[in-house]
Amino acid sequence: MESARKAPRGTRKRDTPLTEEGIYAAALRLIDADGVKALTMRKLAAELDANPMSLYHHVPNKDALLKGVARLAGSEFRTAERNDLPWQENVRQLALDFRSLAHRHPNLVTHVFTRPDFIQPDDPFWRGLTGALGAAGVPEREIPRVSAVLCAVFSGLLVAELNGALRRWMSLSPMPTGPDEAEPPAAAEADVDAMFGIALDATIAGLESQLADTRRR
Amino acid sequence: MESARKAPRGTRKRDTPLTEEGIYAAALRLIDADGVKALTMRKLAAELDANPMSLYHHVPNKDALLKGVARLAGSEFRTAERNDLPWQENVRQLALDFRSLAHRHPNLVTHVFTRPDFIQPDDPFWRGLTGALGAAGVPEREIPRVSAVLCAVFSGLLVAELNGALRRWMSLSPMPTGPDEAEPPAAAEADVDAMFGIALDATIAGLESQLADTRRR
DNA sequence: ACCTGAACACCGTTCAAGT
DNA sequence: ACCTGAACACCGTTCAAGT
Repeated sequence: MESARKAPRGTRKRDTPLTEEGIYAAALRLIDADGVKALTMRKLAAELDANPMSLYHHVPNKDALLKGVARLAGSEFRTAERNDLPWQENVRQLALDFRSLAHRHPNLVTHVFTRPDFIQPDDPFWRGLTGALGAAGVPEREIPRVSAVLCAVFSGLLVAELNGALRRWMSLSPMPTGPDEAEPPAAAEADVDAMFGIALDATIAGLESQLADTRRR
Repeated sequence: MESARKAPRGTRKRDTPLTEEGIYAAALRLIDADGVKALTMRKLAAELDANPMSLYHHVPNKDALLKGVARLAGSEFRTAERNDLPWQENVRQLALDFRSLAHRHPNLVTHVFTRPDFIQPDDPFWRGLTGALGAAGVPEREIPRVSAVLCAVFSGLLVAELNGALRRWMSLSPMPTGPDEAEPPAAAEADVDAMFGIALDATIAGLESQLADTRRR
């Protein structure tokens, strides 16, 4: 009854020295598997065949550990800016690339979104977004504001998708149902994909209309 | 160096019996003051002049406690649906009323947004939102989808505001700055208010344009 | 029915001691 | 420089015992 879980390596000691990056990578694996709440310094050390206290020679504390893991996962973000496409396509592609990263690390991303420092000015996502808005003709001094709102909107959509709220809300009845009405069908994955696409379209449309208003004035 | 904090009542015992609602209310006070992470069963018991174990006779565990606190705070939500106003005004007012609740309990709301169950079908917010969309002419079967997207968008904006990300992003330079450029000024509270309003306008505008598209087809 | 003390199985982190 | 064992000050929760 008490074996077989991550058993293959038994209790041997490490043969390679601990490194900061190796610690972050192992922590990311554990978070992907079991969530941020289940990550403890002690379990992480066990995953690395190390003494729990050894970690503190490479990482000052657990909060810094989580920050490092977030940076590591963030470095996976890849996107291709294409000058031959309209800015709308570039914004759309950024959001979709962000979403695919979020799908690879849902537990981490949900946690990271609640932290104030999860997007940095040198992130490719931020650079891509501000670049696309510049191409769209948003006045230079308005770009940070508009980018900020878009970041907030995308992250809200992603969090709601990742934690299942979006799926649940989709399945709610429009009005409080009497007991005799049929349950609405549960939303399928394809529905969530479609809804994300629709929300993205609407966001870009809203942006276009704001832009048109500004130009007209 | 170690006194005076919540000292007035000393270590006397309770004179009124513990109740589930009283426990939630005390937990909400502690969360408002110090955040969700700092709330422990033991500190909560101390706040109530009770033995830590007594709490378990009214609340099954800490997760249920947080759920109860979320329900209590949610019950503070108030809004006035007005049939004499256009649906856009009703949606705007719902979002602003939601925001004012979030401002009263920022620590709790930030935490609750990451949970999948934070909006229930009988919440006045959900009923108001679906009602307004019905008045807007959104087809009955599309209402849950559209409401879900709006919930996700509003919550994203609120989380980004509450944890300070919105303010930070606003202050970022549009392009990576050289070392000689001046720091952009930090965003003030009025800026955040204004940006929330703009984002809300843009969201409603996006909704209107989606609606117009649907009608035209 | 409601409360309580002791205890269990955990946490993050400090620190002195080892190599 | 890097690692380690023991220890400290906490956690959430169980359980048997009290009233």
